[in-house]
Parts: sequence; structure tokens; C-alpha cells
Amino acid sequence: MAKRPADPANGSEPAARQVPMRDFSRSLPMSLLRAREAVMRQFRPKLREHGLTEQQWRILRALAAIEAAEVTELARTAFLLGPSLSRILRDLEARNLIERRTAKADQRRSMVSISKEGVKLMAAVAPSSEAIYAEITQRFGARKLAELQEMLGQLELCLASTDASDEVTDET
Amino acid sequence: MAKRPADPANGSEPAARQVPMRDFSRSLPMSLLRAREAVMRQFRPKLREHGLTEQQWRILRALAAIEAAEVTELARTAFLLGPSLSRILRDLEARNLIERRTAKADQRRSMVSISKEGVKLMAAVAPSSEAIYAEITQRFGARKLAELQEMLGQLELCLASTDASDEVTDET
DNA sequence: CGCGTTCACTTAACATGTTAAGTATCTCCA
DNA sequence: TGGAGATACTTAACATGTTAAGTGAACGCG
Repeated sequence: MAKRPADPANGSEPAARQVPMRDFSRSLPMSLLRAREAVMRQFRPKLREHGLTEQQWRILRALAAIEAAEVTELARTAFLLGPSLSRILRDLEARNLIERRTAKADQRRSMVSISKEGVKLMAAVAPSSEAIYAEITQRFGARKLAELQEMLGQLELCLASTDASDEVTDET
Repeated sequence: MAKRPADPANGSEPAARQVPMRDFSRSLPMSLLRAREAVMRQFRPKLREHGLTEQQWRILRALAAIEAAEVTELARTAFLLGPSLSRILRDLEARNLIERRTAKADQRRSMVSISKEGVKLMAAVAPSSEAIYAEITQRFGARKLAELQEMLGQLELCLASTDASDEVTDET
């Protein structure tokens, strides 16, 4: 309470409290944000070496596992919003890392697939990526990691019904 | 150039023989991303009603708990990068939600504090925010939530040492 | 003093997140 | 069959993430 502009007549009063807002810093969104950032900080430098952003890498990985996918399907898989994906695909296509064709049966749909170049790039990055993931797994503990991901999945699930209209998420 | 026939009519073809990688939808970064998104999806609409983004709300919350803070300190607390914070502070100041003064002892530093308007806005949003958080807690379970956050904290901690003390990146 | 260094921010430039609006295509049914 | 509505993207506009460079002030040390 009583938050004042800290009167300008005084000399030094840098630190207000030692325990400012544990409350805020311990909120669930912040915990998730910091944890994810800690993880991504391990990967980003290596991806950057290959001229890839995190999202571009997600897309390539998603495409490498399938023959081809519609844009909407790819968005769901790579967990990207349509507009973001649209832009990224345009750039990846310009770099010849992916290929795009409109479906014959439905001219609205665009089938996206990874190119030879894209596969080559993936092959170059994958080993480092796997090594980093293995390092993280080892540091944190494989069992604990599985446990954590199980809880994250449950959290996601128990919040999904709130805003979802009536979607049936039939995943693996 | 025609990578493969890839008939446009096929619906499911779990090939995935190119580069052997984990199913990336189960990777840790994706799990964290999806979980966080599921949580934030609960908050965003309410914040938006008040013309606030998630980051702006973080800053106001951080400022509400202290008298004033330097920009760098605030960045650390709200978990924002300097440039992002710089922009947001400029906007929040234009909306009279915060106040800024340069420190007397060190002209480089800028002391930021929340304004009366900002406090008023927080008072308007906080109840809804708390209600949403309570709902999440109830759905997921308070004990489980605490457990999850404990694990997230441990994950963050066990990865923190990697980029801080561990070094030898003198290849630049 | 003087000058190079560090520090605290700010700008710049590019990429993505987020919401709303636009465009082309397809579906359905009166 | 043709026109309203739904669908699959794409664009647009604004806000933030991310890295690099810039600016001005404080420091250190000869």
C-alpha cells in the first residue's frame, strides 16, 4: 500500500524492499514462461547458427515427419497461428526449404512439403538439437521430465474445455 | 521439382523416415508452450477488455508492489527484455499509467513508478484476474499446482548454470 | 585532467504473436 | 442454379521477442 512517488528531496533510496512481489513472480504464467525460456535459451544459439528461428525449426520438424500437409493442419501441429505461419511459409519457400502446391480437389487448400534442401538442413541441425535435448534430460532427470510433461499435459487438458466450443481433440 | 508423387488425396501417411527425431509435439519446449498458452488464453480476454496486454499487465503488477524501480530492475522482475520494456514504458507513460523520473545520483538511471491512474486500473482488473486464477487452481488442484511450479522452478534452476558460468564461447 | 571503458538505457531492424478484415473457393439448399 | 454462408488462407495493423547498434552519463586509471 501507500505507493508514493518517493519524494525527490532525498538522497539514496534504491532498494525499496528485499521481498517485493514474490506473489507475482510465482504466478503460474510466469513460472511457465521462465521455464520455457530457460529451455529455449539452450537451443536458440545453435538454431541461429543455421539461420533458423525457433518457429521455422518447428515447421521443418513438423514437415519432416509427413509427406505433405495443409496449412491449417500444419498450424495445429506446429502450434502457430495462421497469420504467423503464412508469413513464415512465404519466407521458407523463398529460401527453397519447403514447397507448396495447391490441392487439385480443393483450390483453396495449399499442400506444403519439405524440400530436399530442407531435409538437408534438418540433417545438419538435428544432431546438435538432439544432443542439447539429451543434456537437458540428463540434468533434470528423465523420470522427472516425463512427470513434468505429464502434468503439463493435464494442465492443458483441464483448461481446454473452458473456451473451446465443442472441439474433439483426438490426438495420439 | 517433384520430390515425390504425393497424391493430393491421401489423408494419412505416417511415413516419417527421413531424419529420426523425437515426435516434436511431445518435446519439452512444445509442452511448455502449449501449457502456457492454455493458461494465458484464460486471462487475455479480460485484460483486453481493459486495453491491456499481458506484458503491460505484468509491468503494472510489478510496479504496484514497490515504490519505484529502475528500468533494468523492472525488466528482470517482469521478465522482459530491455527493448520491449523500453517501448512499453513509453506507451504506458503516454497513457498516464506510470511515471518516470531520472535519478538524481545517476543521470543514466530512470526511476519508474505506477501512477494514480495505474493503481486505479489495477484495482479494476485485479478481482477478475484473481478469480480466473482461482478457477484454474480449483480445476487443476492446488496441491498439484504447487507441485508443478516446484518442478518448473527446478528445471529453470538446473539449466541456469549452463549459460552463466559455463563458458568458452570465444569463437566469435 | 583526459580518455577509453563500462553502464543504463534507447533505437533500429527483423521475426513472430494476436486480432480483425479481406479474398478466393467451395457447399448447400431453396 | 445461384446466391448466402462456410471454409482456407492471406493481409493488415499493432504489440512484443530478439539481437545489434547507438547515445549519453558515470568510472577508472594513467
